[in-house]
Amino acid sequence: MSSMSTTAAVPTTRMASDERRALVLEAATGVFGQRGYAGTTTDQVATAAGVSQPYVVRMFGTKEKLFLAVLHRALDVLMAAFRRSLAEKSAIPVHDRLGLAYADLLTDRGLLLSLMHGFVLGSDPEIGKTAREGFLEVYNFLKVDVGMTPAEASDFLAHGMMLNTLVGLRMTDDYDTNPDARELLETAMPTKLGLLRGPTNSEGA
Amino acid sequence: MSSMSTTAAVPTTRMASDERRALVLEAATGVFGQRGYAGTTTDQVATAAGVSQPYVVRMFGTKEKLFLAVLHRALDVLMAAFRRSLAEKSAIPVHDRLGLAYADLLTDRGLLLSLMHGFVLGSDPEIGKTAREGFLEVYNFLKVDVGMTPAEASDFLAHGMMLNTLVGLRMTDDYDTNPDARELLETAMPTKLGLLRGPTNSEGA
DNA sequence: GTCTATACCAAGATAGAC
DNA sequence: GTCTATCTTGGTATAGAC
Repeated sequence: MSSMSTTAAVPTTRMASDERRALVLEAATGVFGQRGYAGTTTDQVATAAGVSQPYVVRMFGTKEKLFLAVLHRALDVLMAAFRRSLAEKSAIPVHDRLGLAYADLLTDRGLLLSLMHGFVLGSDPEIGKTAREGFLEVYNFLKVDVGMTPAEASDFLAHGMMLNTLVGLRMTDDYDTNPDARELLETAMPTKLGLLRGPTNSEGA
Repeated sequence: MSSMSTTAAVPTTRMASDERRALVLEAATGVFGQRGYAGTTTDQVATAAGVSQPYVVRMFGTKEKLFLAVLHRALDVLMAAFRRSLAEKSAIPVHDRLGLAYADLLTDRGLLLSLMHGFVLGSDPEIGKTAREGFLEVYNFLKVDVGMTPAEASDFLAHGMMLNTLVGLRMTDDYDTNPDARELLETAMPTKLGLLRGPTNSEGA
């Protein structure tokens, strides 16, 4: 992604700041998504990223700053995906295109779940602020850029929260064994199921 | 609530097991709802309940068992409220009645938020199991007892997850200062807003 | 039934070498 | 840029008295 150095992808342990940073951020997204903010250890993140624990702290200052960075990145990825799919020329209605863009993001469980963990920590001064701003950013995008009415935007978001919850619940794990789970999944995420069954990103433990 | 002893509400420090248990459970619901499972300390629960930290551990065995008890209780309260409002004879359509019942529950932020924290921890063996079962119990109630179609039930749940998220985000705090927050709240929870503004239960810190 | 005291471990953060 | 070693705090759980 960055190309500040002339030597690319050298099999050395040493690499540019922003490469490592991106790497750690991705790893952190996975772990935070699975275990939540407080439930995650900087050491778990370090292990997932293949670096030492003090190093991840060193890079981001504190665990909280790391989580905030994860939230910001998740929002960026989400918004980028939405803007991209909005710009596409297609016969498919915008609303559905956005839904499909969201579906792709579900592949990386950690991304949406980290956000979800942030959303539910509104009482925390820093995290809450970031979470609220991010949520409203999406809401405004839906209204202003996409052109949805408040009611349409709200419904779209509601649907998104439902999907996040089903992923957070790992309801997909019960797909084959529980007919109710199966029915619920198939009515709530008809087009998206294929992407979610079987191992995805940010697995482990 | 229980009346096993003849002396009622005596200003003593000693009380029946199940009374204290209920008290601690309520306190725990508030704290867990605000800070999440891992983010909550047994000592915070103890303080909120006005007892000693070792005592809350003693009562429930472990912090995890305490959280599971909180989840079960929250589900019980939720289902009881739903069943009650379903049984009511009224001109208002069932769907709306259930929505209003849910609105009442929002008054106790901790209740729905504890559930939400549980929903998003599906990867945890114990918590995940309880959360999935609870979620499906509600889904089934909506279908079997209320008579909703899968799609209707799914939409109802989606709306619920949206409300939970808005509460978790503490979006109500921005109601007066942020027009977007205000608009979103008013379209997502038109009839329910009155209940949420200003201090509610499970406040503090 | 409830408390005080405390053991014990885990986790975030810092120091400093390479 | 990255590691090892370590300090320090805080949090769950236990022991045992009242």
